[in-house]
Amino acid sequence: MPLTPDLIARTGLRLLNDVGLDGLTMRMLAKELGVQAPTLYWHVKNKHELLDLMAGLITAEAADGVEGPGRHETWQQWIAGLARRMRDAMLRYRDGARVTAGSYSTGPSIGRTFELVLRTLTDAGFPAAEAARAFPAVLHYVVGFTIEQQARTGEGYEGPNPYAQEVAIDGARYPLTASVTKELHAAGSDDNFEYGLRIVLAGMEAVRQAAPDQKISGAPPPSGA
Amino acid sequence: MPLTPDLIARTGLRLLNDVGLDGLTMRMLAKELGVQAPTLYWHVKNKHELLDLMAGLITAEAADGVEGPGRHETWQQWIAGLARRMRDAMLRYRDGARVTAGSYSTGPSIGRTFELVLRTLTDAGFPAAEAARAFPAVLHYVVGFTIEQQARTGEGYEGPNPYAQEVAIDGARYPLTASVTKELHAAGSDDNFEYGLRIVLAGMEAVRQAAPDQKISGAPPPSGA
DNA sequence: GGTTTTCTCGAACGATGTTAGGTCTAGCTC
DNA sequence: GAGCTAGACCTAACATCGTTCGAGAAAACC
Repeated sequence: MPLTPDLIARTGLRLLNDVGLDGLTMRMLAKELGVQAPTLYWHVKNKHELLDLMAGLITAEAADGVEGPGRHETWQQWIAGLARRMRDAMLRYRDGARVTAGSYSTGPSIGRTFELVLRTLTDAGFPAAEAARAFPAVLHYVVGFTIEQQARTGEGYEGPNPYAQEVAIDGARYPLTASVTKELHAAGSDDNFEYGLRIVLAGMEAVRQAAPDQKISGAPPPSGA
Repeated sequence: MPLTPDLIARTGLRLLNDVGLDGLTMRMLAKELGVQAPTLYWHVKNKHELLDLMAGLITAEAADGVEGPGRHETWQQWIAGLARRMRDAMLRYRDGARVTAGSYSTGPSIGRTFELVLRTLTDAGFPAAEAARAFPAVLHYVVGFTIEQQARTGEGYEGPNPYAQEVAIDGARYPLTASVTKELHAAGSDDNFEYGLRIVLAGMEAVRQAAPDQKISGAPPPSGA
């Protein structure tokens, strides 16, 4: 079986579930491929580039085979499905969100899916320019949520994960916080993800109907950069 | 000046702007403090714990001195201000978002601010349980956005940042994508941040007014986990 | 003054990403 | 078929990293 950047990245993803991002080394990746470490540098420039390839694979897993909304599917339902696919793809690998976040990923299925998103949203009445800014916001929410989820449930800490510790909340000083410990404890759950997703999608709908340049105002930042 | 975990973390943050997260080593941090590397381990258990401390400082910078909404301030304006504070705090340091994301941070000002958030939102009519799930969604958006922004503008890549390259978009196959290159190029801008923020806040308002258990439906995930 | 605790250091260990230079092999040219 | 070339892989090694160990200085306490 010939060695290719794709195979290397794919093997890296598989190892991720055993050792995590911080435990993934070039040497172990090479050994898994039955090869010596320096050989990898013939196919891949950097470890950084390798991580980008892995991120591209995760994103591609989410984008692969996506088709336009079905006949009785609203754009909200369709975008929500896409967001879930993205989260599921990242959750499939330990530290998958950290790998994906802020890494450069291209690929045919990704470009195709993005075009599909724009088409769906413009069909739903969004100006293309707004769709191009709203959809990334959905992804940013998904990535942010999943990073924290994996940090909570992950084994990044030796011994007890501080997230999991029952932080004793001073009910006298922080009565409201104490009253929602149940919700805080379920922070990474599917239910919470769905709730936030509902917020973002409802927000897209609301902003679309608003006047073009209606701002939050109050304290708009200095409009530099 | 005595060495403390706080001072160490603060120095680490300062160095971040010069060398970035991947370039920050215990030895250079020690040298900056006029001390040898092993000394740090008397004050700090791990590099991981050090990064948590640094993340806590960033979050605290955002939370410090926050007060409740002013007399003529809507909850949207107030939460938006909080979100901007968080983004600004992360932007103040190179890779600040990556440091902050998914790290465990506690502290008096953070707990106090969170209680303030809950109070403000419940005063605005949100059930406490909903406020406790909606506000994290705002933060997840902010973190996700800022991670990508810093990855784009950062110097994580040697040579040309692939993000910055003008990706030639096949206008024939992807006409809509080609039509929004301007928006895509401005991906990390303040304007785009504000736009997404407006979406999330409008979504909170919309979901609050919706029936308690109205779901997006269409394809609700299996309700495990 | 002696003892204990707090803090710092030198030396070193194992492991990591990466580079330099050599070797082997498949395929092409003449 | 001989000789050359380019691709793919190897051994060896470098610089540096996070971290540990055990020895000390300094300060605090009784």
